[in-house]
Amino acid sequence: MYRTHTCGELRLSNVGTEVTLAGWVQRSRKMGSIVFVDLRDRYGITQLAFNDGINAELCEQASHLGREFVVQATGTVSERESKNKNIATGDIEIIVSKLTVLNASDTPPFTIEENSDGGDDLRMKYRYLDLRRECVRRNLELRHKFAFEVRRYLDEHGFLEVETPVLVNSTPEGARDFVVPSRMNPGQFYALPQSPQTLKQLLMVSGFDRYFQIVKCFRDEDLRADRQPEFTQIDCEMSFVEQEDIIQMFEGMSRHLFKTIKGIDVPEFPRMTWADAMKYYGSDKPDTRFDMRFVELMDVMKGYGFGVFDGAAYIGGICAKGAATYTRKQLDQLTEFVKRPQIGAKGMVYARIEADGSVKSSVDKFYPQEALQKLKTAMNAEAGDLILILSGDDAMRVRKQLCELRLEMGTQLGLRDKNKYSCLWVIDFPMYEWSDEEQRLMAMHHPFTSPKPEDIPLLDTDPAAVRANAYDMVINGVEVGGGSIRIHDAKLQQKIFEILGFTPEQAQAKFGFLMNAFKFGAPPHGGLAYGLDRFVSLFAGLDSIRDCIAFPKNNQGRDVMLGAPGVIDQKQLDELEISVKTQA
RNA sequence: GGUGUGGUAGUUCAGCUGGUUAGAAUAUCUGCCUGUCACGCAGGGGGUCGCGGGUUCGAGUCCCGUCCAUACCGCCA
Repeated sequence: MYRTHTCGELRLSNVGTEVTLAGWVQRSRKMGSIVFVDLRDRYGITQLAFNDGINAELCEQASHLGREFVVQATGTVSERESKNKNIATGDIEIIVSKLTVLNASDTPPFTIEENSDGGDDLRMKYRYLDLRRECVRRNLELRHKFAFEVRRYLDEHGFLEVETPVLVNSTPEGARDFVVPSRMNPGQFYALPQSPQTLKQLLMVSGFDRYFQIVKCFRDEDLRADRQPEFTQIDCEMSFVEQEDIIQMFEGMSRHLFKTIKGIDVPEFPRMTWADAMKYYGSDKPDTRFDMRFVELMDVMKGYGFGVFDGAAYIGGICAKGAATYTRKQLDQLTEFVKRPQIGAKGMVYARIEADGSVKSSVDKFYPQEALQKLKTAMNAEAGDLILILSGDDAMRVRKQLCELRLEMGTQLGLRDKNKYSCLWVIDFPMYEWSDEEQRLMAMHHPFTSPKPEDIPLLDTDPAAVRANAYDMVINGVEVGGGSIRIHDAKLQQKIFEILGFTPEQAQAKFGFLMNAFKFGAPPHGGLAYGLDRFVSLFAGLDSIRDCIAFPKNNQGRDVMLGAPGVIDQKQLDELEISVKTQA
C-alpha cells in the first residue's frame, strides 16, 4: 500500500497515528538542522518535518529532495509548534521516520504554483505539469461536477443518454468538416460530426422521446478564446414538445446547475425576441448584467444642420450612468476605440449632463440647448450621465458598433461583474440570413429548424422575413445554448432545402436518409444543445474555454504537447491511396 | 485571408531619441542557519536579444521579410 491518507485530510484529531503519504515535493525549506517538506497531491498539501537531532541520515536525505520529486513518507502525525492558517492541514505535520523517493524529477520549466511564472505557450507544452496546479485542477473538478449534475437532472427527467457515431458523413451546410480517409473504401472519406443533429432526430423517429448525450463535436474553423476545433456539447432532443416545453425543461436544468454548483437561485429567465435584442443591444447575445439600452434618435437629432446626422439612416445612443466625469482624453480614447477597423465607426458624438441639468455636447454649435434637452429626455438621462451617439448609413452596422461601445462602457464602469449572472432566452430568430459570399439565403440556425406556423405563407413570398421556432440561451452575453423545434414533415423539409438552393437531387443525396425517415412516422420534436465548455467557463469565471479543457489546442489548432497534427508515414498514405501536395 | 499586441537568462519581464562588459525578480547550484511555511543571509553559474536580410562607424533598439504566440475581424448551419 502506497499511502494510508491523502495530503489533504489529516487534522488535529489524527495526532499520534502513524500514517504513510505519497505525493510530489512542492517545496522544501532547510533551517539548519531542521528540514520541512511540503508534500502535495490532488487533495492538498501536508508538511513533512525532519530533525537532524532525531535522525541525521533521514534529514540529510530530505535536504536533497528537488521540486516535483515523487516521494512516500511514513511517520507520526503531530501537532505543529507554529500553525499555518493558510492550508487545511496547517495544524499538523508528519514527523517522518521513513522516506522513499519513488521517482526523481527534472527541475520543472515553470513553477507549479497558483501564480505560476509560466506563460501560456510553455504551460500548454507541459500541460501535464500545468494540470498539477490547484487553480487549473479546480476547473476540471468543476467541469466534472457540472457534467455529473447535467446527467443527474436529465436522468431524473427521463432522458436516455445514447451514443452516436463519430465517423459520419460530410454535410454541405455549416462549418468545414474534419475528414477521415477510409482505407477500405479508397477515395472516400468520413467526416467527424459538427453536431449529432440529424442522428438525434432519427432517434426521435425511433421513439426515444427524451435523448441526451455529452458529446464531442468537431468544426474545422479558425479558433478563438471561446472556440476550439473539438468541443463538448450537451446535446438534447425531445418528442411531442412545443417551444414552451423545451424552454421549461432546460431553463429548469440551468437553474438546477446554478443551484447545485454555484449555490445561486436564479430568477425566471426573461425572454427577448431576436428583433428586440438587435434593436436594443445590437446583438443576438446581449449582456444583460447592465441595461444601457440603445435609444433611436432619428427624430431627436435630425434637422439641425449637422450633416453627419442629417444624412444618416440610423442614429442611436446609449446613456452611461454617472460617466459625465469622463475627461476629454477618455472620450477621445472612446472615439479611437469605435474607429478601430474591427469596429469601423466614423466617429462618436457625446453629450454630458452637467450638475445643473444643462447639456454640454461635442456638437453644441449645431444644437441649441432646447434640442439637447430633448436629447436628454429621450435618453432618460440625468445630471452626471454621459450620452454617447453613433450614426451611419446601415442601421445594422451602426447597431453592432454601438454594441461594442456599450460593452466597452460596461467594462469600464465595472458593470460586468463575473460573480453576477444574468440569464435570458432570445427567441424568434429569423429562419434565414443573406450570405454575400454565397449570394443566397443561408439557414441562420440549421436547415432542420421549423418556421413559425404563422410565417409559413411567407416562405413563398418573402423568405427572408420568416421567423423560426428557434431559441438561444444567453448568460452574461455568452451564448451557452441554442436549439429549435425541428421540421418533422418530409414535404416541408424538402421545401426548406429548395429555398436554401439545393436541387431535389442534392437534397436527396445529402439528407435523403432523414427525409425518408420522416415518411415513417416522425413525431413532432425539438431540442437544444449547450456548449459545455462555455457554460463551465462562465461558472469558473474564465476568459478562455481552454482553461477548462484538459488538453486544448492552440490558436493554430495545434496540440503543442503532442505535436499534432503531424505528417504520417508514406506507408500509411499508400494504404489510404492518398497523395499529398504539400510535404511538411 | 486580414488587423493589433508580443518574442531579451530555465521562467516572468525591464532595457529611453541607436552608443561602455545587456539588467531585475524568480528558479537553479554552493555555503550558513533548530520552527519555517513566498523562510532568511552570503556567494556562484546561467544570454545566438525568435530567425534572415538591410541601413549605420556602431543595432536588443531603426527598416524589410519571415516564423511563433495571443486577442479580434472574416469564418463558425
